[in-house]
Amino acid sequence: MATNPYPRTRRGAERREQILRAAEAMIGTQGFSAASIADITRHAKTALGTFYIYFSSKEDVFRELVLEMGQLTRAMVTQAVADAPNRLEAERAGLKAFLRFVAERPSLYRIVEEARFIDVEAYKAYFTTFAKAYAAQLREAEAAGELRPGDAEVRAWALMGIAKTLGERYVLWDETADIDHVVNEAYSMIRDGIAP
Amino acid sequence: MATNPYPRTRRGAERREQILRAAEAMIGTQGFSAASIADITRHAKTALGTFYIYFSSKEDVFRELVLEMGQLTRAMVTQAVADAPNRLEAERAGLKAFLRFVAERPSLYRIVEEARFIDVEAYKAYFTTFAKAYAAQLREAEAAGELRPGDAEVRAWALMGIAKTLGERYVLWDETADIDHVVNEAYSMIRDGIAP
DNA sequence: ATAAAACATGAATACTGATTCATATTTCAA
DNA sequence: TTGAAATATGAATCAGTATTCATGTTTTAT
Repeated sequence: MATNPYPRTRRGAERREQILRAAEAMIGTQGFSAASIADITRHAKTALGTFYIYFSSKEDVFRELVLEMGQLTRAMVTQAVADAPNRLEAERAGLKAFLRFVAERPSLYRIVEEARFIDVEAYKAYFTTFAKAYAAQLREAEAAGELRPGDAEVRAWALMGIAKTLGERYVLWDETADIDHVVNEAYSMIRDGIAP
Repeated sequence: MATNPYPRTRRGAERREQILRAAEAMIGTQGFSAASIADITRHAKTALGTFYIYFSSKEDVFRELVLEMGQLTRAMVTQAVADAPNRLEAERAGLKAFLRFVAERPSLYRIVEEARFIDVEAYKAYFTTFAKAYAAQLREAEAAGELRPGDAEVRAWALMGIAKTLGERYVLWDETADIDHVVNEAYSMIRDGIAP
């Protein structure tokens, strides 16, 4: 159930990584149940049994992928937002970066969403961790007078909901969508609302 | 693969409905793969084989549940929004009604979300159908001067994203959340944005 | 160089659960 | 009332695949 000890040799580390990437590709495209361990090891060019040297179960790799996605997403957004001049611009930059990320790693994105049905704890942790940091940022910005007062937590979840759904609709489903346009429209709504 | 012909007798119609409700309960709580046909028929108090008189596969009941959820959601929101004095109030009423609905039928809600991994077409149809109607409403309201001009389609998806995510966070995950507060905060953001 | 520790292999195991089917029972139109 | 059509039953079939394991091979520390 728990992750196996980390490999001691260079070869081991490489194999583990190969298998992890193969799992990302297979589970990310076919889904958790459709992707078999055999698929994964075939794609990783290793023997079936090798899988169990590095992971103790299918759920185990899956969990690791969700964790990985969490780190990647947070690092990426933090970076993308780093030099925004203010919170509103940070919102625009963050949304844009997120949509780009979904375009680059659609498999990882799908895996996080499927986590809801495979490993709820990992799923909740992913979003809750993100939401906490997000809400804290919003609170700071509000204190600095950069935002209209409001419940930072509710806002954080609402904003994550926008990003998730736009990512699914305009990135995963639609190869040809004009991402900049989508970002601008969403940003305008986030900034000023829809009231006339 | 296709749905079996509709039952010809009263008894048949009742059995079918029993099985459908049992499938909702089992799949909605345990998830698609964890819920077995045996679970479903046990819960419906019928024999295992009876399932296949009314449905041709597990995917088949699942698809029907997604369709059903689509009809229910649309009917419910339409009704809830019917006598709002203007579009902005309709937004508030729609969001509130949706969250209530999630609280009442958490299983159906979970099923729709899982459809993404079981029957993508049904999943896309659910949201696309909803989004089309939603965007049309927004366009009308904009034409009537009730909304600031903007891309109605992007707005519709963004607003659905807010509803989905708040439903998950504050209804499914949190028994004690103050729904009215959440609705008010989200509504305020939707109406006026977060800019100071 | 060499033995212990790591790692690699894939056939065999073990189990789950969807779907089928031959055999009753119930319903309903004529 | 009656027999053809519908419906009900659950044991048996059948397929898929996660996980284990006994047997090699490679790496590393000394």
